[in-house]
Amino acid sequence: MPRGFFGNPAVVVARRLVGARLRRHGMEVRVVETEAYAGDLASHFVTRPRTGAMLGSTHGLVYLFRSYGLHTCLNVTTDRSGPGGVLIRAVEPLEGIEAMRVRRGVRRDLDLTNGPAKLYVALGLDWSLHGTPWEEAFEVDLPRSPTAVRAGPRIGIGIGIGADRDLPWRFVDPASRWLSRPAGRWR
DNA sequence: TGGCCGATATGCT
DNA sequence: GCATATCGGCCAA
Repeated sequence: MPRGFFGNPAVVVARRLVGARLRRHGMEVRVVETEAYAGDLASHFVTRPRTGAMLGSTHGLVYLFRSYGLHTCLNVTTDRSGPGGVLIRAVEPLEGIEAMRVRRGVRRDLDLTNGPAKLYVALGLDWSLHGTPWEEAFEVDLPRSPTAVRAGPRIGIGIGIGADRDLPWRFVDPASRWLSRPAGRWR
């Protein structure tokens, strides 16, 4: 991975991470879905100013957040010149699948990692990673050649935030079966 | 100090 | 498709 990669704007990092391989503790996964958050009205930098402050002041660190009291989602902070973060929404399991099956306890391998809180469990992550350098937590291989990526609106962000809701900042590999939701008819 | 609200997952209809 | 579990962060008072 190029040095300083996570210093790029969130949208750039999010798009390039689709197709990337992540390795950790004998497991390997392929990233198939990401979302970018910057200084927009859906970003925790705005909606959770205290805990989201990391998004403004750091890049290349693991940023975790808990939602609905139950679920934890995995992000990396980005952008050396402004607020930014990338949510890893879905990955495809490649290696270490048996360990993921044990942690998740689901019937179908398709359900192991097809959502942000699911992959957090499948990969055996924990809150000690919060705020630590991403490259200490994961070994990253970016795709050598550009992957076919499509972009559409982000998932699950609330109404009432205006046009920022429609920003096409969700990036997917439309061919993957592990998406958290199907790709729309986007470019 | 209380109430509201999530960048969700799951199981049931 | 829909209900709901469950709790920390945030802000109003």
